[in-house]
Amino acid sequence: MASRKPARHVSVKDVAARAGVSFQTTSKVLNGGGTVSEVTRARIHQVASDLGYVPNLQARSLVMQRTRTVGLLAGDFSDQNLSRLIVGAEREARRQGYGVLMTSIDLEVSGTEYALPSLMERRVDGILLAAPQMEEDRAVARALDKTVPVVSLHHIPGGGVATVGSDDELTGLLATRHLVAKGHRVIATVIGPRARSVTESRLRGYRKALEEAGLPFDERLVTEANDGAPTVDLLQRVPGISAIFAQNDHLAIGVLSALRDLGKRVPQDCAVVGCDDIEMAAFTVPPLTTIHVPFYETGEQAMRLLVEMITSGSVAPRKLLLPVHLISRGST
Amino acid sequence: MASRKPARHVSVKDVAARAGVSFQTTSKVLNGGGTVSEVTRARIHQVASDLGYVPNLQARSLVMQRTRTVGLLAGDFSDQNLSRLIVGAEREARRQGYGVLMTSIDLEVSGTEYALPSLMERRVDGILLAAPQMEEDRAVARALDKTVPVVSLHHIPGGGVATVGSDDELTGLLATRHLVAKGHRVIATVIGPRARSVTESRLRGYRKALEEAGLPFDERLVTEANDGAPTVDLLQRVPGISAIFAQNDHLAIGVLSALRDLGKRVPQDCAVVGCDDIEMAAFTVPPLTTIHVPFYETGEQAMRLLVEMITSGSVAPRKLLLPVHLISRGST
DNA sequence: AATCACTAGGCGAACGTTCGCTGCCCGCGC
DNA sequence: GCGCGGGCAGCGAACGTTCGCCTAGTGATT
Repeated sequence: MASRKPARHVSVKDVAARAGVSFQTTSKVLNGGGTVSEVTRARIHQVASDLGYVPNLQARSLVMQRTRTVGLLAGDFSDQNLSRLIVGAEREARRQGYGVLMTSIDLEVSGTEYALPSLMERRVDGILLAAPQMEEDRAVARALDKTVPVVSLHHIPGGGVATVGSDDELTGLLATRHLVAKGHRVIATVIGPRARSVTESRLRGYRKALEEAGLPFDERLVTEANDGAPTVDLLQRVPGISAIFAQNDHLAIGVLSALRDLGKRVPQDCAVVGCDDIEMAAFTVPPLTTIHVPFYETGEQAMRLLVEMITSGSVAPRKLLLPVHLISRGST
Repeated sequence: MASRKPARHVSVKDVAARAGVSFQTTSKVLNGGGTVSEVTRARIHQVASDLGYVPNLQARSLVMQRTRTVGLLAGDFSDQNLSRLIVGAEREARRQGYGVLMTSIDLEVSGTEYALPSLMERRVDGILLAAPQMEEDRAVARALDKTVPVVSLHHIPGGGVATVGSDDELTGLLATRHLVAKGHRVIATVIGPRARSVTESRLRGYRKALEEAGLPFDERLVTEANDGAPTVDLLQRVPGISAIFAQNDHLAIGVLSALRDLGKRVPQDCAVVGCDDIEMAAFTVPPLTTIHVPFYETGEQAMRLLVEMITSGSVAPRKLLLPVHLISRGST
């Protein structure tokens, strides 16, 4: 039924006309600047609120040459870890008065070749990259022409981009040290895709912890997996394994279920530690010991850095690593 | 080190100057319209791509009076169900060439009084509301002055807003019917907050299914819960319960763990069915029978409706309900 | 009484577009 | 040889701002 064009927005000119001043004066008042008498100032404010004036940021951006808007280029928004990063980043942006334009790069509909221009067209002041799957994609690195500051939450080939993340090597180190401290001598690890830099870093931490403890590193104890399936192989291939370090909580859950299938008790027969501290980790049976990764804070820091780069005009690629810590639960 | 102001963007005027034509002609060419000779057309395109011209959508929006951008006003982006809705919506927006400006309303930093103006200032063409916690907040309904089309993914008091969702009554109906079909006669239900309309609807479906089967509705079989804790009470209070319908999968997981604590086997001693089909549902022990809710599709549909409202200029509040279906797994 | 220093507010330009008109030149038909 | 129409391109205005500069008053100082 009701089908009317929405009413046009009220502009400073409308306010000015009603208040009996020039629109430039109105602008001054509404931005707090200029020398305007108290009474006109009050009158203008009154009229503005009566008319429901909402400034047009587009027009403002045009003359100011900045939009106070950042682009968020992300992989899958529904990924648990990613979405926590994003929530943190968005919150910080909001605190700083920035808007966030979101685009995901899902290959099904459109890749970077669409996403990036769509942000540039809207003249974002900076870009936050949260696309783990793009780590190895040199095209992304190239596509980011350096017209705006960029901060990435994941490793970017070439290294010309500022990065904020958590200390993955420390993650591997803490997890493994914890198992060592519990007296385990044969500690296997289930890793994610080798190509991901997070995998390499956590693995480095794992080796370092073994070294510290004077334990030998055995390549056979390392299994790449997408789910928990290869765990069974692992346990049958190498005897004496009494603990497993899963490089993320999803893998850890797979490991737990594999162990249950094999009739092994956790932690008595085999201890398990995960990484990331996903929501569910506290609710597995037994509850999962894991390394807490500060996703919210990472997102916040990244956005803070981005805004800082924007306002300072600096494009120096900085790296920032946030610390992680262990959360001990029933699985170890 | 490197601290330089990023180079200014190239404009149609720059392209025009280089191509030796007026900027208006350039504009014509780049938008495909007008009568321009093949050779100048080609030259302009050439120059534009040489210079790396990227149109300025802000300036365009100013004259066109629409931004091709929609606002997404959401609760918690990291909520699993919500984030799936959002992914679907964003994808559809992208398909249609719309940008998405995201704001969450977390009370800690800023509520609606901030979020909404921030979208309006940026002159979004429409707003997608995905804030379940705002269901009862009449302030939201009021705040949405009808200057732009709005579609909500949740119930909005007052009913003046177009809504897209899934069929919650059907959800309750299918879940309960399934349990009835399995031969259960005493079926309890664990519900979420009474104030939420989804709760009411699913409960209505539950009652309807009981009625169909000629089973009595017993208020004692209904428990409100935030986690699984009250399940224990429930089972002890009412004897003979052989099945539990949990109104969402998180509750269902709580129920499973409560049953395990009581030493009851699922599904032999007590069957459980959930709702929503969260990712984890397939990985519980036993895997959870649940009602699959099409979150992605709902998000897509909502965005499609929103864009349609924008382009047609219509603000008629429509309601759209998407069907759900049961996924049978080990817990029943 | 003429100058001064302010204060209050106006004016023009610019930001990067789109759009509707106008004007030029050329070729064609009579 | 003249008028006319069509193809091609330019021009001015408008969108809603901000910003720097200018001007008209006012009261006080020489």
